[in-house]
Amino acid sequence: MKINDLTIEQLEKAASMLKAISHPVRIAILNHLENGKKSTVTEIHEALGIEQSAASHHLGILRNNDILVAKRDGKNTYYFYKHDRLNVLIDCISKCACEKV
Amino acid sequence: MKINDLTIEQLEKAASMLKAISHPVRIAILNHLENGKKSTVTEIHEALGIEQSAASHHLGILRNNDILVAKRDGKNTYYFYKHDRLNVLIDCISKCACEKV
DNA sequence: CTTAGATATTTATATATTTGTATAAATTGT
DNA sequence: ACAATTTATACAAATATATAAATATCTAAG
Repeated sequence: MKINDLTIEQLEKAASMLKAISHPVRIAILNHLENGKKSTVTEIHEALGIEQSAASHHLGILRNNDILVAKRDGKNTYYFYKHDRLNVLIDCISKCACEKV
Repeated sequence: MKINDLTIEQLEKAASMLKAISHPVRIAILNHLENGKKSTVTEIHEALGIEQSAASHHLGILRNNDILVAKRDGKNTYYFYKHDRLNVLIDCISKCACEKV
């Protein structure tokens, strides 16, 4: 597979996935979920100290853009990474940010 | 270094860097510049078929967010990656996008 | 100093995102 | 069926972003 010559659709898909990630709260969520960890909306809302509706909203954005998957289990909905590859991306941007702040 | 527990400043830095990348044109620019390649504004404007002012504008966003470096050489200004690590990120999101389109 | 090529900035309009509050929907246990 | 818990959605105000066109700045050469 050639990765250097993307179609317009692929560029737009890449951009929308990245844009979904490009928010401090959502990066914090993704760090929280690294290495296959699964968490509920409430756990994230409490762990990050954000409103419940905000947690749900941000998780919805990540789910709608193929970053996370939601799986219902009784009253709870567990969210987790859709693809392991994204761990690399989150590690990468986290390291970049740590270098530069 | 711990990468899993970022400060708010680091989260915001990571988000602003990612947001800078999160645009189809800018991902195309970054793909064009992969592996240490250097290009001028005009080269990018012609290679991508976008307006000169748009090329300059997008390159400015990438430069202001520590993704690219600009180095003037006579009349030309060469742009290139600030950090090799970003190659990994661009490869990663490109592969993700190719998988899913 | 003037010109031409290369790059950057400004401006305005349209569109999108974020945030909090309130409320609705789904599920379990009584 | 009802109450309690969990999750999702709707709304509105503030803020941010995208886009294109026009213009300005910078640099080398003459």
